[in-house]
Formats: sequence, structure tokens, C-alpha cells
Amino acid sequence: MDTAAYILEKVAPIFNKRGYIGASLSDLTAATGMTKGAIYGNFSNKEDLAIKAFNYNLRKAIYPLFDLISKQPDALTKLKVVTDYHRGHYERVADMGGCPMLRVSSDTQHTNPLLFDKAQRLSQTFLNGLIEILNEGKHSDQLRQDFDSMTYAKVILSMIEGATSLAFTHHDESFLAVAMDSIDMLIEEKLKT
Amino acid sequence: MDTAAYILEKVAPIFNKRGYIGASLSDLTAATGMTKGAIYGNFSNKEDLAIKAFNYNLRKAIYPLFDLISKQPDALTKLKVVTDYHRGHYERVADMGGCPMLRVSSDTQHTNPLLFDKAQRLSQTFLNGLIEILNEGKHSDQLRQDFDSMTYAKVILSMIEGATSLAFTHHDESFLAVAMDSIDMLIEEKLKT
DNA sequence: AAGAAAATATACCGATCGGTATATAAGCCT
DNA sequence: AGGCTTATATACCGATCGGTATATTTTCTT
Repeated sequence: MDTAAYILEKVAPIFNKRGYIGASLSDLTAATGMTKGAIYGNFSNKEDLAIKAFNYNLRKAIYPLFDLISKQPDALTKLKVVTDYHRGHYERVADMGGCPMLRVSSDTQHTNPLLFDKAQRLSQTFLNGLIEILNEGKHSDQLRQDFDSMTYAKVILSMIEGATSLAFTHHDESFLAVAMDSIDMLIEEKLKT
Repeated sequence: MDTAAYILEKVAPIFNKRGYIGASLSDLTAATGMTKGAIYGNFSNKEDLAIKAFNYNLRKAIYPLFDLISKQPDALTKLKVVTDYHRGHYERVADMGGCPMLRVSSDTQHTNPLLFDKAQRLSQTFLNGLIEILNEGKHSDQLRQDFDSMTYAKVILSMIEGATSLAFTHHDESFLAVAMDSIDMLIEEKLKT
């Protein structure tokens, strides 16, 4: 039986809720029902575990979207997948206590450069992905040529991040619903040919 | 001399950077150059100091906007003040390590109900303010009647929060610039009569 | 200047922190 | 079953945590 995987599964939401720095060893032993011996037998230290827990949360929260995007045939369906995915984002990440990317980037910016760097890179990957989709849409003439991809990628990502954050501070997933509608409308009215 | 005010001034950015939970007493004594005796002579405990530091940060970061809004004569100038204010938001809150509202809401959601409640209320106040402005605009016929104020307030606030968050995770204030342009455009094309 | 009052510094408290060394238990091989 | 290896639990480490009691300094009053 893979205890390392079991520990990660139990510990990942704790890190996301109590903070990747703030979660204490006793929080982790309490969540797993195991002792420090088991934890340190499978992970080299708390930071190592935090990083792997972050990756675990990303695999559940964000990577599925990346996979989904890569399976779409063209830019418009990819964009639709992005907004549809986030319409279910609240429920998807509710158990882990919110979006891990937002949590880590706010949590670790001035306290843990290594983790912050990972969050920053992920956000950049997300942004680059959006830019790529927009450029692909221009290329295939699904989208107009006369807008700046970077600009609109930033606007779309801002809306996604802001709506996710607000959905959790208000426990109200309608923030995501209206924001995704707004992005769909933006695409329809300003980006499509 | 008002040492309580001095302590708050020095300590407020530390709380915002290292976390309202994560900042330790030794972080605080280091930042102020004073000892625990001075701190506990002026504040009852760390949480009390954290709350007052949060208020201090809000007075610098957000309340000036509320004041500015209240001085505007009509809905359109109020909306313009909102976007213009946030164009300078990065520089304004850079020294304190980011937007205190975002920090606290992510930081304290699962760790400090009292502080989280304060952040939640503030966010709600912000949202209500936007709704009120939109309704005022409808009333004075500056804005159309056929849109839902709550919906657009949520969209606008999402964009603001998301852009602020991203500006700090990428150290790139252009996120705020393009998001505010986008909000201005949204108002111009979809809300104005 | 002397003494009282207020504010700050120092010294200390038990509890908890992350981490490790050792002891115990569980699984595996023959 | 017996012995070996691997994994988990226990016991303990120094450091730091938030907080307090006391000592010292500073400020105010007269």
C-alpha cells in the first residue's frame, strides 16, 4: 500500500486551507492519523511535502483543464472549454479550500520563494496558453486579427482569478457564473470574426 | 509621542507580507526596533494588533477610494474614479506587499474567522457600493435600464480583484492597466445610454 | 531636584514548532 | 517459524512561539 500517496491525499487540502507555510506538523499528523515517523519516512521535510501537496492540488484543480484544452480541435471550442470548466470550479476546489494557485501566490510571495516561483510559473503557463489559443484563432480566421492577444489574455485571466477569489470569500459561486458569461460575451462580440 | 501609531505603521506591512497569522512577534519586534514590552503595552495581543494593522492598511489602500467616490457628482464620474484609482493601485500597495483585502481573505478563511469576517464584510461593502452606483446611473438616465446591476457589479469587481492579484504574482502592473481599460470599455458599450 | 506615574526593556513561562534518533511493529524471504 | 528488511511509532532535541511578571528607564508633577 502506498502510504506516501495516502498522506498526500489527506494532507493536500490541509495545506491549501491552513496555508502552505502555516500548516503545522501536528495539523498534518491529525489529518492523516499517522505519526511524524510515517511522514518523515516518506518525505524529506515539510517543504518537500508542501510542494508535492501543491502539485497534488494542481492535478485536481487545473491540469484537467489543460488536458481538456489540448483535446479541442480549434480556438473557439478551446475558449468555450475554459469558461465551462470554471463554471464548475467552485464545486471542484471547494473541498480543498479554494484555488491552490491563488492560495499559494498570495501565501508564499514574501515567505517561500521556491513555492512562489512555482505558482508564478503556473500562472504564466496559463496566460501563455490563453495567448496561444487567441493566436491560433487568428490564424484559422475564427478570430479577428485586429486585437492584441496578450491584452485579452490578461483580461480573461483576471476575470477568472478574480471571480474565483470572490466566489470563495463570499461562498457564492455566482461570481464565477456571471464572470464566465461575461467572458463568453466578450469573445462573441469583440474577438470573433 | 504616539508609540501605538508608530508600531502600527511599522508593523502593518509586515502583517500584509508575512501573513496576518504567519507574522511572528519576533518579526514585529524586528520591524519596529522595539521590544515585546512596548508592543504589549500598547496592544492587548497579536490578534488585536493584526486587526488594527489590517485597518491601517485599508485606510491607505481602499478607504481613499471610498472617499473619492462619495465626492463625485454622478454615476459615470464615480465609475471613472474607480477605474482610475486602480490604475495606480499597484504602486499604491506595493510597499505593503499587495492588496490587504485579497491577502486577508485568502489568508484567514480557514484560520481566523474574526479577520476573515472583516475581509468579507469589506468586500461586500465594495460590491454594494458598485451596485449602488449602477442603480444611481439608471435613475439619472446616465445608464441603461435593461441590465442587472448586481451582475455587472460582480463582473467589475472580479476584474479588479483578479487584475490586482495577477499584477502582484507577476510583478506587472499592466494587468491592472488592461483590466481597467476593459472595464471602461464595458461601461461605454454596454451600460451607458 | 525629588518622587510618583507611565512606558519600555528584560527575563522568564509553558506550549508548540520542525526535525531526528531510537524503538517497535509489519511485511517478506527461505 | 525464524531472521532480515522496511516502515511506522515513540521519545526526545534545541529553537521559537505567544504571552506575562518584573525590572528598569523615561516622563511628568511639584
